[in-house]
Amino acid sequence: MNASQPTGAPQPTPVREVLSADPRYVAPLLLGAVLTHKSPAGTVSVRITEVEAYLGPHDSLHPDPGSHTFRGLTPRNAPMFGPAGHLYVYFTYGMHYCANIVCGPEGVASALLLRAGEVVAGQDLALARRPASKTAVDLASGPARLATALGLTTADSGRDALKAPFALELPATPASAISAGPRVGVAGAGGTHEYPWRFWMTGDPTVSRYKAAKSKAITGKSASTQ
DNA sequence: CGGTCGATACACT
DNA sequence: GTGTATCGACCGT
Repeated sequence: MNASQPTGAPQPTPVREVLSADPRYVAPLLLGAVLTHKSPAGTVSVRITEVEAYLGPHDSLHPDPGSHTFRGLTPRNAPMFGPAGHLYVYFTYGMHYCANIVCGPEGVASALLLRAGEVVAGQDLALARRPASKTAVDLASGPARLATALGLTTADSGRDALKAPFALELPATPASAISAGPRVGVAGAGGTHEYPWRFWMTGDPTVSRYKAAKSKAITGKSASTQ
């Protein structure tokens, strides 16, 4: 506990403490945060504009079959059971990496998938990592794009995003306009549950285009396509 | 701008 | 063996 506080002014809540809550609560606080990764190749920073919540098997009220932790602990998903603020990076579709920030107290296994962001530092290096990018906007506008732009792979899974070579800075003031909606790319109940999973900064150009999960698409139009 | 489809390797059953 | 928390190329409008 402490003693070294000068009294008076309220202290900001430490980042890890903020992240140690339910990801659906953390999500709006993480939008606008800047995640930095320093590597031998250089430094890239991304301002997060879109995230998606995944719960652990602890939440019997809100079972989450779309979560990698739905069936319990495995070697791959182990970081999600660890402390908040660590990275959970997985490999998918035979060629892509996606990165999450672990949320909740240790043992709870929830996380926020980093779905999109704006590269605010190291654009040259991000472009070198993502030569397919046509504009600055699509450097990190998608979960695999964001992970690639930051140079993240499964080698980084389990590492602490709050310590070097990483850094995570929360916005001083919460984002002014936030939208919420259904998940992207997750089939089954996990994609169609009645409460919001995906959060994004309203109108931000880097937010990934909405694409419904494969298989039984509901015909007709769903909510806001952004 | 929007829909379709192939790529590709790994975790888990 | 099966399915994947995706991307980008290609093609039609």
